[in-house]
Amino acid sequence: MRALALKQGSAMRIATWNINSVRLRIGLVERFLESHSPDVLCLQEIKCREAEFPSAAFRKLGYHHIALNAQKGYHGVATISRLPLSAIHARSFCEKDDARHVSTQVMAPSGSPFTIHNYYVPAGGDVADREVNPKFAHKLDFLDEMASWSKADRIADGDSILVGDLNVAPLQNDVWSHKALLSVVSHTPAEVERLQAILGAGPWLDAIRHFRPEPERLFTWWSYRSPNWQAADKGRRLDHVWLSRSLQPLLAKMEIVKDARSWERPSDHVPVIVDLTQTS
DNA sequence: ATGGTGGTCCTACCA
Repeated sequence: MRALALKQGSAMRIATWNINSVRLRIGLVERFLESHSPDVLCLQEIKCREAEFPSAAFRKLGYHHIALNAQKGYHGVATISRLPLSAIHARSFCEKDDARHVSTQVMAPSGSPFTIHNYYVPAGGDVADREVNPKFAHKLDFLDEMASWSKADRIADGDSILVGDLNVAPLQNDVWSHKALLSVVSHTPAEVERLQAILGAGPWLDAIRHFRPEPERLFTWWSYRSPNWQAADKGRRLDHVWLSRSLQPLLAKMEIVKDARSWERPSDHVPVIVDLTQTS
């Protein structure tokens, strides 16, 4: 019989959040850690070099383990944990040195290690045509490489979690208007097909939709360009938490912390939290 | 409505 992923009766809380500058919003991150108390927080778009990362603020709150893939000014991902991290790997995609991925093993208390992949997928620019927009071509190639790597290295085997800002809203009710956004970058068939290919190749379980299936509308991002974002509610579900099938029995709870979009000087993305609990 | 707002880091680029 295989080992339990978690000690019986114990739990693990994992969160993902595109913070859009961790230095500017360290106060919001502290507020989130104190109010929601995740064991592991995966951040995207930290937008700073490794030496500029506010590690002391995390240590002060009990998060002593930090895995970074950082660069100056753009992109950058960080996995921050109360539990020991090991096997830290940053992978490059499309032969660029963009900081868009870090994977770690998390040592659950008295359990076996989990692997967590933390991703920031390219946004893809404005025009959904790879012939005229190199950023869109890069996004499609990045997703293709994610799929082939997932398959070749069987990254969904074992107890694995894939989170991050994947910059794709795959389902009809992941956007405010399926029809209006079919040709808008983030919801085009070319992107959706690729994201579904990665999901299916795992196979991964979409933890957010496990709890809140379609046709409910679910968003994790609302543009800064909409001054009345709350009333208009023209959001998209760009942030994701996927679990290997081995972890499905542990899936206990999910929360999209929409409240965080109303905090002072907010990120345009909100945190997503998933709780795993070992009951038997 | 081909805008709008908000990051990094100084001039444009990116989301």
